Amino acid sequence: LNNQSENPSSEPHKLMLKTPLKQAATSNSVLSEIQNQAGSLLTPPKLNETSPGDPWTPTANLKILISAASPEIRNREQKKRWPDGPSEVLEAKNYLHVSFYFSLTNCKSQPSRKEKSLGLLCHKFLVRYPNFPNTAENNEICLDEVSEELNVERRRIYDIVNVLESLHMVSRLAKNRYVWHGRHNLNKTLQTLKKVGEENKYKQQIQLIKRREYEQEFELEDEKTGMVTTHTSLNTDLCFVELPGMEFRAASVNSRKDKSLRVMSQKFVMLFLVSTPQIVSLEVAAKILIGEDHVEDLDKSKFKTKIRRLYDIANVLSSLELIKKVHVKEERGRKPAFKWIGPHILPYTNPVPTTTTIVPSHSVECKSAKEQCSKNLFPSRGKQSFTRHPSLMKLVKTIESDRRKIHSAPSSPTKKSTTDSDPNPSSFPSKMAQLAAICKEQLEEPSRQLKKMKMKLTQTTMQCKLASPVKSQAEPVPSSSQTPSLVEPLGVLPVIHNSMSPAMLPHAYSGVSYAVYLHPSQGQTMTTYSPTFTLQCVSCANMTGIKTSLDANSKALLNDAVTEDGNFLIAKEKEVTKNDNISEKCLKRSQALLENSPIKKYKGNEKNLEDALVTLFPSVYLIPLAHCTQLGNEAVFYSKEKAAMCSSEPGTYSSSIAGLLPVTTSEVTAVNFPAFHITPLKLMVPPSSVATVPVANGVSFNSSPDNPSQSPSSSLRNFTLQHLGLISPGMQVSANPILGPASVHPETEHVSPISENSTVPETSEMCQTTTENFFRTPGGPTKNSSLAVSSDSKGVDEISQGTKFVPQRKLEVSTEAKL
DNA sequence: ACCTCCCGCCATAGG
DNA sequence: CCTATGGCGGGAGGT
Repeated sequence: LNNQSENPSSEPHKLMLKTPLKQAATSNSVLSEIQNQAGSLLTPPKLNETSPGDPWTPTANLKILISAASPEIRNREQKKRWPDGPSEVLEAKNYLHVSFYFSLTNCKSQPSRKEKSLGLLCHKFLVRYPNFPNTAENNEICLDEVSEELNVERRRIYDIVNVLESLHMVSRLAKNRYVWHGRHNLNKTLQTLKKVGEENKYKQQIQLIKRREYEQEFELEDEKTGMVTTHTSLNTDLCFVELPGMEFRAASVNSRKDKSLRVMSQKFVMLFLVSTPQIVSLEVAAKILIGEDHVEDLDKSKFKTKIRRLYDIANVLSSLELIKKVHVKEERGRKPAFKWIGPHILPYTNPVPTTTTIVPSHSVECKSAKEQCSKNLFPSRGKQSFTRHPSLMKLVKTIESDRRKIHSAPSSPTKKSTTDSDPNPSSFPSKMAQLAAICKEQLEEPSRQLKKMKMKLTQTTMQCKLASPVKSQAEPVPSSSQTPSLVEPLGVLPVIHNSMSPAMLPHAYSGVSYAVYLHPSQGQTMTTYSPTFTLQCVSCANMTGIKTSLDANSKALLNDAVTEDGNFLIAKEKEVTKNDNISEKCLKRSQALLENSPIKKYKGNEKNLEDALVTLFPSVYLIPLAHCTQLGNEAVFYSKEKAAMCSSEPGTYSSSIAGLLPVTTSEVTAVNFPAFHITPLKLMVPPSSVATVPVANGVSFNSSPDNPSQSPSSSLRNFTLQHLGLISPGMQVSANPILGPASVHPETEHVSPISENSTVPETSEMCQTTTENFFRTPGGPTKNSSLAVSSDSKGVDEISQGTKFVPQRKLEVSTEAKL
């Protein structure tokens, strides 16, 4: 292991030579410029500390002295290094003196751990590059230089760069060389991540996890629901999400398929973007990221490692000012968590190519699209080689063409460059959607334990209340006004997304196409795409899941896709040729599966619908093709079915909810599945389904496009809920004595409703309805701190978000500082 | 005593 | 084989 720490003598210097040299060698000058902290000072300390076991730091010294560590060794070490070191260092010929000098003189100089934190390092790194670099210039980053200048080991730089890369703030050019993009792509990236996060039902996963925890706390007894219940997680194995323009540059040298840190980073960000109170606890994040259907025995070590990584990532994200640390209080005590303080992301702005010409440069676009697709298809695992599947390409093309047609229309999205967005959050909180999702989530629960029910119901109620009719659209953002984005057209119809079965992917609204990727472990992959619908067939036994999305417009494609799928079910990857006939087979097969599948069982007992769902769709991953075809998707999207499904709001994001919402049992079993059986290829949501879930409908309606205020009042919701029998009349108000009326379950998730309000951008305030007022702090508008979280020690609260309302009751979240 | 998370060993990918 | 990357987890600083 590392003997270095304990044994300064022998090994150490070996080690020392290694790193120290690199670091020491670095030029201080640059450093000083960048960081005022202590350029020169810094260096020396480093040297000191370099000696592994025996730091020259005051404390270390003390220890050393006490322990009577051999000084000669240290000196030796220093000698070795110093020669290489900076000139100033050389000056001090007497190493011993020097060492003393530093240790004594600059107490502060000693790089306390904090000073060496990745966050700080990242900050230094960021200082070197502008947020919005002139694209004309070449903003290359040489890792060597950076590490030297920042005086850190390379390894650390990789950590930073990897995260930045995950946000597409940099992209790799070649070995040792990266290009700095700054925040030009940030919004677009975040949008994409959000979308993907939604598609992955991260929100639901989070809730699932929380619920589980909760359950565990209370009763261990309830493991009942069948084994199925618990652990299956939706978790999917995502691969690195790329942006449309970025892949090119990076592509050439794309190394490791793996990119775990990158992927983790993206997932982590997704969690924020998807969760309603944009607060994510490390614990939850780790679980989700670990993702597998681990059977509750979270590998301790694995978990710990994940946490470590998350801290690393969090530090970088913090430096980017995208998140900040907070603590969420729970029964157990506080838990470390992070809150998103970055820009709000719109659901889906049509990603118009930021590239110079708007014109559909066919060739270019297509190419990019393809590229993208293929890239996305690569599972991180790498084993399955899916690489450019012909069908995919085809699909892409088709989509493209469709899109073109559609886009040509006047309504086509204006080119709003997402790139610029960074500074101001143009986004709108799509509260409605989220609320709806939450409500639904909550609703499904009821059948379960009473306890939970209670809690949940309470929450639900609250949430419902909270749900403001706000129409996200209010947003002043020019772009929005101009271009409603794809969704808009669709948005015309009242939304029914609720009706969508869980199987359906949320993304429909987004109008994004996807490639479906099954986790290798699950079985085979398949690919399909369709903005519209996704059908998932799963054999529970195998846990094999398939998602198929159907696109009315691109049937042909679908068929092809299906064809492949047909085999995939049984089989393995293969590049099957396509037969249209196969699709049918597939269908049948899927039907058969369904019949046997647990779903049926679930019908009987309404419990755990969610679980069932989860089970059904273990780990399927959809890769959005949207980027590829920036515009295209919409076209597809517009089929009637979609329209029906999608929420109407143009700018709004409401529709996104749909996917997120867990469907109630009855709904799923009764309505959705049947539908699937019938026509996989052309699935349409039966209108009736809507009726089935009144609550959901209510929610969705709220989202109605133009009128924020229209949404049903909370009372209405409650009413509805009550009628449904999901909640008892009294439930709505505080279930939780401690928290008070609004009180929510301590867990973060519960908090969410509130925070939502807080999160709302000012612009939208007008939209905010009375419900919000409810939450408002008596004091009046103030900074918005999420309920759950208290602001940083600095007390700085979100400036960035600028929410005006403070939640009345706070969940107890304390700032880290406090704690 | 737990929370953070730095450090750097060492396996891999890439060349 | 050598270098660039980066997974990983020990264990130490912080609170």
